[in-house]
Amino acid sequence: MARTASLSGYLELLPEERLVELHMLDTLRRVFEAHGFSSIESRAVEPLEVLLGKGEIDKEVYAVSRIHDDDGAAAAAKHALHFDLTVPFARYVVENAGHLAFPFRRYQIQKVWRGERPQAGRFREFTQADIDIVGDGELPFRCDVEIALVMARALEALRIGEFTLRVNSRKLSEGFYRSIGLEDTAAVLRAVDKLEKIGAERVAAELVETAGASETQAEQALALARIRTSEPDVAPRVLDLLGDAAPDDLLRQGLEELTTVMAELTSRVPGRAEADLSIARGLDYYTGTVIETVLHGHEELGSVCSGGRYESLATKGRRSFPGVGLSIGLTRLLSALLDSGEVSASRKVPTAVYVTLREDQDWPAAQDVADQLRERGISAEVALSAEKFGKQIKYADRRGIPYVWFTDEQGRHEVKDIRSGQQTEADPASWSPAAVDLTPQIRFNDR
RNA sequence: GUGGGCGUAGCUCAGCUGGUAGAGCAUCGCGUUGUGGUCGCGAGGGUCGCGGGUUCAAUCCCCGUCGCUCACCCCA
Repeated sequence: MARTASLSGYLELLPEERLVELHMLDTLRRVFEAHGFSSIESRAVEPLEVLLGKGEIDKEVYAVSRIHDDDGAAAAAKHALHFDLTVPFARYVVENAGHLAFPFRRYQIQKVWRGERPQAGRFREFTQADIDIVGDGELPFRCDVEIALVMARALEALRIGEFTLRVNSRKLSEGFYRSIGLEDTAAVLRAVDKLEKIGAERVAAELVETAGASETQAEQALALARIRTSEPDVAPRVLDLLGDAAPDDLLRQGLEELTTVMAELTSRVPGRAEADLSIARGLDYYTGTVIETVLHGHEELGSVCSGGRYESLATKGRRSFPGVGLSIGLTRLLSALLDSGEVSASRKVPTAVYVTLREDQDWPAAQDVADQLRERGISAEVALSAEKFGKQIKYADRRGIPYVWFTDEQGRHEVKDIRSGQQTEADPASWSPAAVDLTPQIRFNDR
């Protein structure tokens, strides 16, 4: 069970839960680096104006200040904890542009903070795992494809169960709305974004009221949002909805891009992606591909991995840095998987061998045995006092330590497999545990 | 920020119309006196979230407050 500590929204894990998290972090690192992404870490704190510049999340930002400034008065906050990794990354790129080679691909796995009301799957402090590719001036569309592909691979490697990348293109949606004569595309997107939550009728009403749509236009916009298919070529279905209207350039480009992304994903990670033309994304800096990810059986979580293309991640003078990226909500994922029991660790401690003590004075000799094991990569722990063997075995058993080591008066060694009870002679210089017992294993269980 | 629900042992919870607390699990001990798990017996552990009010008497009723939780909002 993932437990909520005394402070709501700040998840703290037990050792056996942390092992699962570490395994996920290791897995992500391996996959990201296999695809050529470099790791960076940015400071936890940004100037307030850097964070508030992006609007949107203003009230969720935690400000940081000393309790008193030098005059002893309460200090006004100039800094704040970052609420995502994209904004700090943009600042980092601008600041270090001279040292980076573009296109720059980086991954970044860090805690972020948001001051919202916590709920199941929503935290005030949580870990995000981001990958982005950022270009100097321009960035090939091909990067959109690659980012989606790497994340699909990463999610597969995490073995979290079935998931679907829901892919759309802002260009497609906006181009479509314009083609049918709806100019306030932002208002349309906001309304359509609520489709799953409030239903078609109320979205249609909102389109008419706030986006200036006629009933026909509202119907067309809704029909577009209802397109959801694993068939890569969505163009015929979209164009069919236009009626007499002609597709504008933006729509044509969006169709081509979405089709390309879908075709590549379908061939390289079959069954992991579908085109979902209702995906809009709340943040307004997305300009092309947008992606959300639903974890099957955990639909209540919402998206566990989201992001997309933004044509202007950052600017420096006349230079602009377009980017494309995706972000995994690692804490959200982890907490759901731990709660459901789908993932667990085979033991609470790294220790593979517990070296018992027959007499208290045997402690140095026991450490020698442990060191011989450790030198060969076997985690070993020595008893702290020569309690009854029953107690020492029990200690190991409670922690899930698979082997217990005994040395008798003559210096003969035996090792006991605590699960079978089998005890055999062993040499500390050469004995090894079964491979699965060497380190805690991560278990993937049925729900 | 707005609204609902809930705060009793380490955990999960019971405690009737008010009479100052109990169970299961966990922990520890003993049986089994230096080779665990089962079983049996026993023990420890509580400001009943906090403050105030009503009452002879409050875990229980009332008010406030803090915390947790769910929903809205927003998002990973």
